Amino acid sequence: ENIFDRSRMAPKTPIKNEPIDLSKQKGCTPERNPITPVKILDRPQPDPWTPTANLKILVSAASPDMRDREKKKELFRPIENSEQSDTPDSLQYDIVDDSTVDEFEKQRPSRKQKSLGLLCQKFLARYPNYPLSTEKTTISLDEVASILGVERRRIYDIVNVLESLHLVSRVAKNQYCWHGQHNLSQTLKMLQEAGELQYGELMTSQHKEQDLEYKFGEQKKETVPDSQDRPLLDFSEPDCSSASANSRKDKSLRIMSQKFVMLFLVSKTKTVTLDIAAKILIEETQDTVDHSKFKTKVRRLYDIANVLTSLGLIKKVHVTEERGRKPAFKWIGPVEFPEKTDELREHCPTSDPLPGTQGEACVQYQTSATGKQRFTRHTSFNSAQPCEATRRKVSSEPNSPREEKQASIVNSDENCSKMINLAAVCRQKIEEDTGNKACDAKTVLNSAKNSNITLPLSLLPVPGDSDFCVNPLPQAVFPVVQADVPSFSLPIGISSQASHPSTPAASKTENGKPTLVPNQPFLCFPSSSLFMLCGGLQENNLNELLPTAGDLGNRSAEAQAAVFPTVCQKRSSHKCSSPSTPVADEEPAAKKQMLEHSFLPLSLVVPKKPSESPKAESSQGSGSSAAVHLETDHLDLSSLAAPEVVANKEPTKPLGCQEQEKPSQNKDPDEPPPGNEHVSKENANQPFQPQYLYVQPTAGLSSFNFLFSANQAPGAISLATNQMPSLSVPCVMVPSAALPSFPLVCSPPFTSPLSPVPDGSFSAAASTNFSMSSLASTTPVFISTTAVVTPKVSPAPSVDPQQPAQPALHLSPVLTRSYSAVKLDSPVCMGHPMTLLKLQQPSSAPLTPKSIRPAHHEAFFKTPGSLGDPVAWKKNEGNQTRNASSVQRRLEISSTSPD
DNA sequence: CACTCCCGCCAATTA
DNA sequence: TAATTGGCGGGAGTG
Repeated sequence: ENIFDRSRMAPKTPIKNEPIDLSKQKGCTPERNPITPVKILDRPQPDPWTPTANLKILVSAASPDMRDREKKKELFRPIENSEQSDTPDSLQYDIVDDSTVDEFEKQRPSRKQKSLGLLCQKFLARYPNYPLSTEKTTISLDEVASILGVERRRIYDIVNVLESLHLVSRVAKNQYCWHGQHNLSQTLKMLQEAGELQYGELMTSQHKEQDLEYKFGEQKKETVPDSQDRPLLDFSEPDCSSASANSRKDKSLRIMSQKFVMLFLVSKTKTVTLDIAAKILIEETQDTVDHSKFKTKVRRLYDIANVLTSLGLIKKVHVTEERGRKPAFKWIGPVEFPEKTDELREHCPTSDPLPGTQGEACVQYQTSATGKQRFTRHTSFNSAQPCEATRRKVSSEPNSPREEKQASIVNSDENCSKMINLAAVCRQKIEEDTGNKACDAKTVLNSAKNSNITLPLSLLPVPGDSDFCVNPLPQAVFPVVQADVPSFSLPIGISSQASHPSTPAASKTENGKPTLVPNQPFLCFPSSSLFMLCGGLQENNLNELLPTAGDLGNRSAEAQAAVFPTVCQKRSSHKCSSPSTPVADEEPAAKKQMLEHSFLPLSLVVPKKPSESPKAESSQGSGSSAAVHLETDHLDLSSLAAPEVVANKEPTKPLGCQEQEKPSQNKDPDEPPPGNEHVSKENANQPFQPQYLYVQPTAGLSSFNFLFSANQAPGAISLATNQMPSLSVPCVMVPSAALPSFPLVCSPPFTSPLSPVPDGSFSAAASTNFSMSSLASTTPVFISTTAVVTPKVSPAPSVDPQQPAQPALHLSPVLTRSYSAVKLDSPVCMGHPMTLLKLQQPSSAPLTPKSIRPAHHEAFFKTPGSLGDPVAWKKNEGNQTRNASSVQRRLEISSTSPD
C-alpha cells in the first residue's frame, strides 16, 4: 500500500487528491516528497501527521529488508517475496525511491520481514525445486547470507532443516549442494518409516493427545520401544549421532527436524501441536522436562516449522483442546510417496517401505557375509556417507558394527542417510519379520517371494556360505532373498516387477502375472543416484539365476544376491527417476566418492573373483567353497554396494560368470551377433536357461550390446564370451564423472550390429548397447548386472568355468534391463566389470526424453510391443519357457525384445 | 499475556 | 589458533 502511495505521491508531490490513502500518502509524502507537507496534513488528519510518523510508517511498511539490502547493495530478488506484500514493496521501493528509502528504512523492518520463514522463502527462491540432475548447484553460505542480507547464523538454521530433508547436502565447509526436491518423497518415505518405528508405539502410548500416534503402532513389532527405536531414529537421522553419542550434534536442528517431520508422517491427522512435539522431541526419557528445556525446544520447533512452512510441507493451525487453543502445525505436504511407496504398496498393501527394508537388507547382507566383508561394508558405508561422515569425524570409527551402521546411517547425508535409514528400517523390519513375515506382509517383496521364491535366505545358504547366509542375517539377506528368489523362481515376474517399480502399470503389465514380483525386483535405494535397472537386472538375474541356480547352488545364491541389489537399485532408480531426474540430484560427488570407496574394496574383491574366481575359490578356500565365498563377497559387496549399482553387479557377475563361461564356451564363436541365439545356446548349454543373453559385440567392445535374449533377460550373453574372461577382470569402478563419458545406450536397438537379436524389439531398453567401446577397453565400466563386462579386461579368465567371465554376462543382462540403471556415479566395482549407466539421459534418450524414469519403465516394458520381434521372443520362450510369463513380458517390453 | 521467534553469545567442531 | 557451526535462551515484537 505504502508503496503505491509513494509511487503516486512521489511523482505527484501534492496529492491532495486522495484522501483515501491518507496514511499512505503521509508516509509517502514525507518521505519522498519533501514537498507537500500541507497536503499531507490535510489528508492524514486522522492519524499522526508528523513527518516522522509517516516515515516510520513507511519504513515499517516498506521493507526493512530493503534497507538492509541497500546497505548490502544487493539487489532484491523480487521472487522470494513475491507472495507477500513485501516483495512488491521492496520492488517498488527499489524502483521508486531508493534515496528516500534509506531514510525511512532506517527503521527496523518489521519482525516479520526478518522472519526465518520469509528468509527461507527467499533462500528457496534462489534454487529450483527440481534442478536438472546434471547440474549441481552449490550453495555458498557466505554468499547466500550476504545476498539475503542476514547473518550466517540464520542461514544455518535454514540449511540444517533443508539438509534434514535432503534438499541440500553439505559438501564442504561453507558449501552446500542443492538437490532440490527430487528425492523429497523418498526422504519423507524414509522418515515415515522410521517414524513409524520410532514413534508408532510411542505415539500411541505416550501421546494420545494427538492423533498421531498410533497409526500403526506397531506394525513392526520390533520397534520395540526404545532400543530399536533409537537406532531407527539414528538411522533416520543423517547425523552421526551414533558416532558421537551425544555430541551437540545429536541435538542438532537436523535431527529435530527429521523427528518433527516424522511425527507428522506418523500422525493420523497429520497435525502436530507444538507442545506435543516438543515433549516427544525432548527425548530425555523423563517427562520432567524442565520448563526451560521445553521452551527451548519450542523455540527450535518454531525455527523448523518456519522452514517447513516455507517449503510448503506444513502450515500453521490451531487446535483447540481442553486447555484451549494450542499452536499446531498441519502437514500439507505429500502423504504418499509415490515412487517407491506406490510400487511397493501396490505389491504390498502394508505399505511398508520396502526400499528401506531392502536397503537394510543389503546392508545386513553385507554384514552378515564375512567379517571382512563386514569391514568392507562398513568402510563402504562410511565412505558412503561421505557427507556427514566427513563432516563429522565421529562416525568414522568402527565401533561395533551396529554402531557403525547407525553411525553410517547417521552420517550419510542425504543419500547416504537415506540408504542408511532404509537399511535401518529394513533391518528392523527384517528383525521383526525375520522370518518371512515382515517381508511378506509388507512388501511386495513378500509377494514376490511368495510367488516366486521361497526363502531367499535359504537360498543364500545354499551357495555354500553358511556364513554368508546365516550370519547375515536373515534380515539383510532376507530382502535380498526375496528379490532373488522371485527371480529364481519367477524370473520373469520378478524381473518385470523390478524393472518397473516406478511405473506401476508397467510392472503390472509386465508381470503379466500379477505376480508378485513387483516389489521384489526393485531394491530401493534411497538415493536416486543409484539407479539400477532393476528390472533388467532382475530379469537378467533371474535368468541367470535360474540357470545358475539350477547349475549351482552357489550361483543361485549369487543370483539372489545379485538380484537383490539389483532389485534395490531398480527401485531406487525407479523411484528416484520417476520423481525427477534420477541420477543426479542427489548424487553429489560425495556420494560417488562414497560409492566408489565402498566399491573399491568391493571391486578389489570382485576382480579377483571374476578372473580369479577359480582362484578365489581355491585361494579363499575358506568356507565350504571358494565359489561360495566369492559369492559371499559379492554379496557383501553387493550389499554394500547394494545401494549402488556395484553391489548388484557383483552378485550378478558371479552368476553371469558362470553362465558366461558355459555360454562362452559354447558361444564363443557366436559372439554377439544374434543375441537370441546366443542366449538360447547359453540356455541350452547351461543347465539353466539363461534367460538373457548378453551380447557383446566384439571384443572391441566398441559397443557392448546387451541383449536380452529371448526371454526377458537376455542374459547377457556377451558375444564376448571371449570377453568373458575379461569379465573376470575385476570390476571397474567408474567415477560418476566418468559415467557421463560412457555412452550407454541402453535403449534402443542395439547399436551393435551384433545383436541381430535386438530386433527392434528392444526398444531402448531391451538392447542395451553400451557403446562403451571406449570404456570397455579402457575402463571397465560395467553395468552391474550385466554384462557389460569389459571383455578386454581379462581375457582369460574364465578359468573357472563357473565364475570367471560370467560376471560379465550377468552384468550385461542386468544392464540391458536396467540399462538405464547404470549409474555412473557409483563406480561399479564389482568384481566384474560393471557398466554403469546413467539412467537419466542415456536411458531416457532411447525412451522418452522427458521422463526418463517413467520412460524407462514404460519404455522397457512398453517397448516390447514396439520391439516386436515376437519371433525372437518366441524363440526365447521356447528356450526358456519359464520366464515367458512375466519375465518375458518385461524383457519384451523393456529391452528384451532385442530379439 | 501468550505466542513467536529474532538475535547473537559463545561453545563445540573444524580446518 | 582461527574459522565455522550451531545450541541456546534472553527478550522483543505481535496479536
